[in-house]
Amino acid sequence: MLTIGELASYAGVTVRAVRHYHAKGLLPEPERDHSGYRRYDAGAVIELIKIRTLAEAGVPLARVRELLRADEAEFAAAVAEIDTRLRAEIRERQRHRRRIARLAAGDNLALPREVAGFLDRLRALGVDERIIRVERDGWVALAAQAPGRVREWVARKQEQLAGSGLVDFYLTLGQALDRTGDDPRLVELADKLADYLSRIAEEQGERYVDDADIAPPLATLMDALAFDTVPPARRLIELLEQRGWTGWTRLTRVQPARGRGRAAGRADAAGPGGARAGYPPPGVTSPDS
Amino acid sequence: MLTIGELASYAGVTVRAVRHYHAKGLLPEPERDHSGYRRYDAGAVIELIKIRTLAEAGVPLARVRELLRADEAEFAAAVAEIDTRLRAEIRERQRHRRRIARLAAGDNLALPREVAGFLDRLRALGVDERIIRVERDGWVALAAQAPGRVREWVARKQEQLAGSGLVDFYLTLGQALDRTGDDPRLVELADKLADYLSRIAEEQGERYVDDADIAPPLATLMDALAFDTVPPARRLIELLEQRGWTGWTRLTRVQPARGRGRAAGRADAAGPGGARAGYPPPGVTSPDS
DNA sequence: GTGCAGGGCTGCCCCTGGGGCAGGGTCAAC
DNA sequence: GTTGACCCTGCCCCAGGGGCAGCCCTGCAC
Repeated sequence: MLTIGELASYAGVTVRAVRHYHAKGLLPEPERDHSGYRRYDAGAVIELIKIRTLAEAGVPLARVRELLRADEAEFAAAVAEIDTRLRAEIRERQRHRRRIARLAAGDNLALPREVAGFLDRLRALGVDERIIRVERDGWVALAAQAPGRVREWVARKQEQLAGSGLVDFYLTLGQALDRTGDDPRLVELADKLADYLSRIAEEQGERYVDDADIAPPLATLMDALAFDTVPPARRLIELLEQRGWTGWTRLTRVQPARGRGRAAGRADAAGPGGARAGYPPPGVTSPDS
Repeated sequence: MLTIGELASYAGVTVRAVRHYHAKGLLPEPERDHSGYRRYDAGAVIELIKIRTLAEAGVPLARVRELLRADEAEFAAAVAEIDTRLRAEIRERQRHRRRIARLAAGDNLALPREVAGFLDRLRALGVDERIIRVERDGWVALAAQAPGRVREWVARKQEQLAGSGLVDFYLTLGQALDRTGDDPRLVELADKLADYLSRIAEEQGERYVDDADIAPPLATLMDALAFDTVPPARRLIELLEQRGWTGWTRLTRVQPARGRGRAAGRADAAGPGGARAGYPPPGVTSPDS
């Protein structure tokens, strides 16, 4: 008769594992001797080796129990299923490898390469670093919602950057950020921004300014991101709202509000401003879906 | 301000996961509102997306915490390490796939193919099914201890089967199993077995009969396996011992014991008999190692 | 007969990455 | 005021054991 330690060493497993298999019902509990020790017959070694063999082939213990008692056909079916699972696990890890390779290659932890390129270009053009941070965070959120469309949106943004005076917009905006609430030059800058928006809206159509069909909740989030990073933007928003533009992530024409004409909506959702002349374009999947 | 559900859906993770990340210290716990709800600012979305990005790339959560605060070099080193781990996991699963493929191909749950072939050959030669069961269990135990040598041992056994009258030995043994303790024909069979052993020992040398340097504890185990499966073998052992052979798995010459000349040793370790004329040959790794 | 080492016993907590549920509080809309 | 959707905490669960505590038991040496 064997002790648990002898059994384990014959079968090439740990004592702990043997007890575990007892607990899982894979290996029947043997008789105990007068002092409570488990005593095994030689056949237990064979059983245990079978269990080890299956376990080492990647069979989950729960299935080992079935397989030990399965007939030919059941066994074949189970093995096929386990192989399918193993293949899936391999594919998953291969996907993981590709992803971390991309992270290592410079994807700034959630930022696709194209976006990084776009941000680099803004930086090269002299756009204020705070604005770039806001842009980056916005793109991160956007990419998380609709990763498949980022490339297309970035391309469009790059195009705008090349053609439509968007650079001036960003530069003007950057200057505005350093004006305090009472600086008369802030008003001047707000005029300039409003002029720019109106001109673009006229040239390209209103949709060009607000063509990003970003789901409203996402736009709200991105507004909040911007305000948290660049608090002075709030004042700018008020000034722009008096000049006929509301929203920040998404810019929309409104009736110029003279006094305190805050639009309805929750929290910081509304209020004019304008870093992104409509974050890229279309079809963001709603975060509710 | 966002609720935990909004945060989770913006970042594309479950609420449960967000709480888990709090518990793990990956994401700082935010302020609570008057009723105890967590309230997040927009920046938390960005943080959470970073966490998700790393987690989806197969980075263990414990390392995500470090990586979020790592500089370029640390990040690269960590990524390299993670990639190494992923590759190892892939290789492990590929090994698993090969193993279960072999199981499905007929390896009788721990029996290498060569052994199965050997057993089939015994069966074809008309060897008693009980002996085949004993053989099989012995090989299972043996293969578990020294899988790399099984092929070589089987080849040797096959060779003996072809040349040295081993077949007769097995057949004689099979007949012996059905004789009860008092059957005179059992004595006759014992004589025949002893003659065979002596002849082989003379022709091939003593080592050929007991050339399996199976570690003694393993031999003991295999003896026990045999006696459990085929109890009548015990009587045969006694008769053989009177004729100068002791052991079962490993056969050794002894002084013929006339009366009750039991050899010393624990339990069922000793006692003559002889299914395997020395289980194959050499170098079994001790189960104690 | 006594001491010591090396087992064996049970039971509990730990790891990953959360899932699921219970039992209760809260919020917003109808 | 009620309903349904959220939110809270806390607990148990999955695989495959590892590790430790606290205790008992055995075998061997002296």
